[in-house]
Amino acid sequence: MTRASTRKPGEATGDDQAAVPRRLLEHATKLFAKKGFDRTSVQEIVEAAGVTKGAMYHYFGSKDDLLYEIYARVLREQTRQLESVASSDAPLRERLAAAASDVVVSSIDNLDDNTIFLQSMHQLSPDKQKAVRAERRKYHERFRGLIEEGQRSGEFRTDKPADVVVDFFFGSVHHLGSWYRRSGSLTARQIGDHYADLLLDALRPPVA
Amino acid sequence: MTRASTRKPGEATGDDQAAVPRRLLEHATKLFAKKGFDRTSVQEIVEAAGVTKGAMYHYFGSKDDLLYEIYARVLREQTRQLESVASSDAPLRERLAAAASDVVVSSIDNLDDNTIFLQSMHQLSPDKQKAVRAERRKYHERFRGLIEEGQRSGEFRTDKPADVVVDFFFGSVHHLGSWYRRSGSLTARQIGDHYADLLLDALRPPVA
DNA sequence: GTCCACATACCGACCGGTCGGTGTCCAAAG
DNA sequence: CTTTGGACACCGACCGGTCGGTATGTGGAC
Repeated sequence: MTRASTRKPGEATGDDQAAVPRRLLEHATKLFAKKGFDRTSVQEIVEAAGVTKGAMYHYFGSKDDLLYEIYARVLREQTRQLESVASSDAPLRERLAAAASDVVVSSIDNLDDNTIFLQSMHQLSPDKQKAVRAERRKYHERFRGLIEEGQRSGEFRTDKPADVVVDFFFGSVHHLGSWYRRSGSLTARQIGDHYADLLLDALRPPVA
Repeated sequence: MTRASTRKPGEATGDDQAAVPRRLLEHATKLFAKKGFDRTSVQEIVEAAGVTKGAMYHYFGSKDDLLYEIYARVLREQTRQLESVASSDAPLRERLAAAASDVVVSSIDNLDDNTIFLQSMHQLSPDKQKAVRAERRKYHERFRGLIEEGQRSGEFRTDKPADVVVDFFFGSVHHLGSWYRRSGSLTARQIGDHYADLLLDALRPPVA
């Protein structure tokens, strides 16, 4: 038996035949987002993915590892995206607007990851939590750099600390998952542009 | 023996003699905020409060009930505060600024409750979750009413839907707990005023 | 044979909730 | 004043069930 026999272990060969680690991550993400990390048992994950516990513990060291991998993937992607937008040669305001709008769109596109990030971060082991925080911090600092650039050039107000503005904005972004519904009347890009506008306009120097 | 004998059952008589339900709520709040709802066992709570499981299940129907009571208390207080500010006879911009700043200050004053709200809401039973959402919704609608009032009068921009602005702002507020530290250099009121300024300025009509 | 990629059976820890008691207080009866 | 009875506020041992993790088996590729 076993038709699709000659395949490399980490490679997809069909539809439900995708690599086991990928399937595990995928179903774990959905379940964590829906029920929360602690309320999702390893048993449920492996059943959803169509494998057994043995398979999971073959690829991942622990349930925590699964969560960590989900985080790491999202963080890498967002950081990559920000870097590419921020370092273009467009005018500052456009770069910031694009970065802001993009992070909203990608957060909506991956609402599950976003929800998990929000709710389950503190359930990671302390050292893994530290790693995530460090990565997150780098991201925020890059974003903050854009704001500070505008403050130095006089395009943005200077009476608001840049880090307060960053936390203000990303608070909004992280909370998208708690209210945005795909059935709503606004597309992800529309929300993103609204958010970017609100941020940019909040940054205009006062009493213009 | 038993010196302090004649006291009503729900009343404090001294320092560590505070009413048992109050002590339970208090320590449960701290523990839920620190370790999360699911990771805090009933045993831990009752030990911290210096009572036994029997006592807890005498006053609360379940562990869920404990969480629900914590929510309900915070919601009642915030709604009361908003109502009093919003219905004063001050100019609209002042009322909105006060409401915004106040909710930030009270969120920082009760960071634990805020953290719990953020992380553990989805762990409530569906019906209790529904009750909380309904109350929360009323709060948001009241706040949104202020923004819509300003849009009608021409004080605020009309190119941004009021509910998007509300979600934008409360995202920031709910996320205070994930970055604000009392050891930081800004007081709660300073953050509140910054946030209120950012909101009000984001609402200015464009191309002023 | 032996290595890899899983499968299966199982373990010990722990957890929310229960339930049969127990001590204290108060009010009415005697 | 004493007794009685029962409501109230707890106590804490215990239970059924679940969970993360592990140890061992197994079957195909080389």
